[in-house]
Amino acid sequence: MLIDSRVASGLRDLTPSLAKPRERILDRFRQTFRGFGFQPIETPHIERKDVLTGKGAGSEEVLRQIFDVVNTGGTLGELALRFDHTVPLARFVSAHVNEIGLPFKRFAIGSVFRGERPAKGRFREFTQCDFDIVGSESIVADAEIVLVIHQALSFAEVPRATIWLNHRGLLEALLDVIGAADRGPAVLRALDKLTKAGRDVVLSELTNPEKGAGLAEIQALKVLEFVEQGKGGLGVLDRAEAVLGDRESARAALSQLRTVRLLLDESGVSEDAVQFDLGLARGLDYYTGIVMETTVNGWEKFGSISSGGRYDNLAGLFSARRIPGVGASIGLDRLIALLDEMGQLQKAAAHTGVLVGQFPGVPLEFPFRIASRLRGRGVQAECYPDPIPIGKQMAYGASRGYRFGLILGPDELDQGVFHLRDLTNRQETKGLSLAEVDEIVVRVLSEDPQGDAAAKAALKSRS
RNA sequence: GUGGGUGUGGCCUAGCGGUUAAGGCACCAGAUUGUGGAUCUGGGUAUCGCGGGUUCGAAUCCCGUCAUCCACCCCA
Repeated sequence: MLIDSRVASGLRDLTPSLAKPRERILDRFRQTFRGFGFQPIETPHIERKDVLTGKGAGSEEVLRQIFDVVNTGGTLGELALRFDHTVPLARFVSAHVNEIGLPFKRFAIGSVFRGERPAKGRFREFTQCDFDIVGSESIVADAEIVLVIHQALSFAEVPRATIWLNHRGLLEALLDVIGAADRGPAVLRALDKLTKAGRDVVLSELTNPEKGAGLAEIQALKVLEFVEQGKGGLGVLDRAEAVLGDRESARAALSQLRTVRLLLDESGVSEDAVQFDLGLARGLDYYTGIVMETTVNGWEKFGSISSGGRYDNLAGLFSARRIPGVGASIGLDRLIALLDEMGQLQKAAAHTGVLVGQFPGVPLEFPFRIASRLRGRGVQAECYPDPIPIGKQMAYGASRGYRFGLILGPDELDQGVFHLRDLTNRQETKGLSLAEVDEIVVRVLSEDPQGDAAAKAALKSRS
């Protein structure tokens, strides 16, 4: 009986068509993080379960979705797969404050695991790219986190994303104004549906006393009115101020949001790339200041590809010392799924390197040596392993994204004269010495590292 | 975790109770041991998701299960 080769629900294999662009995006994220002075850290994929589910860290939802890890003979409930990077960060900071020093900026990229029902862009194992600034309460840190999201996505060529900002202080003040301070979570949950479900659903949920927030209709309408006019640029903050201006928490929140906008202006971030959304509710359970979420314009239904915010007391579970922080996470797999859906993933196809083909009868060390020589000059090079018909070897090279084909046969071996074929346009330069091959390959690949120009030209000449 | 839809080769689909499961794309081989995406020729690569049941007979009907999609829940 053969064993089923499929992976379990919500997990997947990535073939090169997804894994290659994924690597490329990941490289660009890393470069961005390093450019802002974030340092890499690693924590285990498996943590003690009490670390992950301790009070505060472990909402009901976390408990429902967490994966237990049990080795044979081990104790059930002792270990679990990490659910996000934030709780491990809290533990990490508590354990190592004295060696890392504060403020501490770190990034962490890796799989997290959630026992959710999978859907489009939702998996049970997925990669989160987290970056956090720990140990600073400065608004500069908040602004920098927003800027990093923006820069990382731009650098990775994600089209037309909008980062939405809100502040916990504003919603607190609003609830206070309408006299429903204790209904916070239910109100937030209802508001969150505004984009998806529409006004009527939200209104009924706000007023429903059993399943919803149980507000009076007049309260509910006020909440709706506040949120509905609250999406856009700085004008949103002015309108919020008119309603909530006399509350201290609102004043502080508005001032912080305005400062963030100012700092982003200084960094050349356009007005529409970062906007305010007074209805942004997600994550408010554990965030204490600014909160943020990112969607790609026109693909809002796909969900957020990045979210984050400020938390006052990150390490509170593990240490008496109060350590504030602000950070965000980019959901790499959802981003890839979204780009794939948008048809934006093909761009990543690179034409680089040399495929070394061989004829039967040449000693096997000949192509092996030539490929090594090219690699020694920093060029990706691969020998085709078998002396099959040379056309097949060239087809292999072309379909694998090689820029050049170099054929090694008896003539080359005897006379030291080579033909270099450009696989993107089928042009062949004949009669080259080995030194000339090196020179051309290195020059062309450095002039056009992704092979975009060559590939485009090849496409044009064919059509 | 709740409700519903769908599972046929690598991908998309036809077949919807009756001989050896059909087609397109892709793939492989040959025409073509010195040159690839074109052309021609040949090839089916399938436990019809899996298990059980009904039936003389099941890809087709029923049940279970797994996977997947949609809505809810929640989130990246």
